[in-house]
Amino acid sequence: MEHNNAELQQAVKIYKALGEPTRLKIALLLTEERNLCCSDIGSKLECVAGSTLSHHLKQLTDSGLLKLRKDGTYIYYSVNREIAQKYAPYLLE
Amino acid sequence: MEHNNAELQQAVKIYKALGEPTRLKIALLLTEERNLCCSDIGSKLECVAGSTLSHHLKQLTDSGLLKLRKDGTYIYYSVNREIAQKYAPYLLE
DNA sequence: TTTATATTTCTACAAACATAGAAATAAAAC
DNA sequence: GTTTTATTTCTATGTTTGTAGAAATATAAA
Repeated sequence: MEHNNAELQQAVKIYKALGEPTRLKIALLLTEERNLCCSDIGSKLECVAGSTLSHHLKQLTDSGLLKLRKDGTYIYYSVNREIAQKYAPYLLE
Repeated sequence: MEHNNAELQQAVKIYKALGEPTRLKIALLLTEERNLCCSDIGSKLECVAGSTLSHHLKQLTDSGLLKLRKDGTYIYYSVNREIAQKYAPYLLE
């Protein structure tokens, strides 16, 4: 009922991020298994170039759906479960 | 965990449908108010051509997120609340 | 049967997007 | 310091998408 414009824009970002097969797979992967880095994900989802993966991870992160933790050269990604619960609990099933 | 391929494809369709501002507004509108027809929606969301609206409603319907009921020349749309609950409870808030 | 209304399909086009190779950046290992 | 590994940014390209006008379809009203 009280969906203000800012919230609506975030919702669009989140759903746009999830509305693409590769990104949805990434989100599901990161729901099952926390703290995967870019190259971990790359080896689980075969046939995706690193640059493409980076691009997708950026979109997912910018939407607020993913959290990240840097450790040296690595960046570990996890799903923000509060956001997932609110917008896409399907991920958590 | 047990997200088979068919379910994953439906999820992509639903999220793709919601990941666009006009369509998300339509979905929110139809969650608040049931049984609106194409032209009702058109008058609430100004500046959208009928053909564009039809295009968006088709995508939302094809994803399974909207139900429709035909009555003469009119087609009344509503949100499928089970689907919304599962994939995007944000709509129902 | 003609006219009006509701919706869809056809057509076209500019904008956005997914993709990946190459170059750049950054940090660790040697 | 050099090399290796992880990730991002740049660049380019083919594809998909949102948009709306015009024509088509379908039903209701006059």
